[in-house]
Amino acid sequence: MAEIKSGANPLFLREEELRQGLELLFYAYRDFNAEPDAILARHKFGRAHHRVIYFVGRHPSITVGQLLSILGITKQSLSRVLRQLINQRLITQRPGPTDRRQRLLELTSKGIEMERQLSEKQRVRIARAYREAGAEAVEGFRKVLLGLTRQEMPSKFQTPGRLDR
Amino acid sequence: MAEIKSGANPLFLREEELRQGLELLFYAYRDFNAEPDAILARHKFGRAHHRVIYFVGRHPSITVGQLLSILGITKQSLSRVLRQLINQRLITQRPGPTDRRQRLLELTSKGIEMERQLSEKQRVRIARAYREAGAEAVEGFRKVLLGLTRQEMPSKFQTPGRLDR
DNA sequence: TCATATATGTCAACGCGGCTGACATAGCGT
DNA sequence: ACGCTATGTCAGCCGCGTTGACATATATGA
Repeated sequence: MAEIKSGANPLFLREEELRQGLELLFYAYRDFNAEPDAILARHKFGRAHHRVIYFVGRHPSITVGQLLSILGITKQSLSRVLRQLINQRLITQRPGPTDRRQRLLELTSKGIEMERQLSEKQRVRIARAYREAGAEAVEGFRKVLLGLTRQEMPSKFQTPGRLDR
Repeated sequence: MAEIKSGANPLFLREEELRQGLELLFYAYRDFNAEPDAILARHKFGRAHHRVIYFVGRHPSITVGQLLSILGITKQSLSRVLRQLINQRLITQRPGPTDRRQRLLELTSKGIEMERQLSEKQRVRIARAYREAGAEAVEGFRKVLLGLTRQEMPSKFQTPGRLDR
């Protein structure tokens, strides 16, 4: 019982340190999405729309299948939001040039504008955090996040599930 | 158009760098919750239960009101999962000693066991990422995440919304 | 060429976990 | 005694995941 207080117990410190990381991630993720959510709500959209807009903007001419595997959701879930985005003229489809079964997705100019609005909030936020933390911290941030991400289960058995919240 | 390729355009680099951070956060958060989700599913629970278990474990004798403000959801949403957790004997309530309107929440031993199972996966994951990245990187990770989190809107106007996904 | 496999879409039903609004009860504090 | 606060509960809505079944167009290999 001598090691209960003070920094004398490395195991305790470690545990505490890890929990802190856990929570930091939780809060950061939460706060990080608050601003876009407000914009989306005005357009009657949700985070699912945001993600689709984001990744189509990021990977123009992406196919539906590729988008599905990035998002890790079912085609039924995707098609619901995709249909809305297409109806609202934020995204267009065209058949793939070599494989005409594919639907290549693009943002329209309206879609690009929306993408910009949405991610601007987040980019500003990240930019500020980066600036304040310094280049070295940014490198560490990336390293750790990468370590959290990589080396998944055999990808056949991925747990998709809700991405927001 | 001379600056399209190469690292010659600092604005372009910056933009790219920021988007990378965005995505890293997205993927890390997603992967980070995959393992607990599987355990939760076996008990017919979801991420909402996980969060409640986590924070009650983290702050024993927390009141319902405090828990609500940490989670940033409505009492109706909380009560749904809280009731289940109490019925399943993972959490107990007792009246506050000074203010008997309060319900102080505690994990039962069964709840503690569940908490351990759930967060162990995540702690192992973080621990690995920390170890591989090194102490300095960890410091940077924390700094940046903190910067992402802090300095919110006047907290009266917080946007809660789904915390999972 | 014909059969099968792939890319995509759609219908239906279900579940989780947010939300709002309304109302109830117990206990605190003036 | 009164009003405010902490908590609970009922009812209904919505976003966005899920599974399962089935349809269509196109690609591809035997």
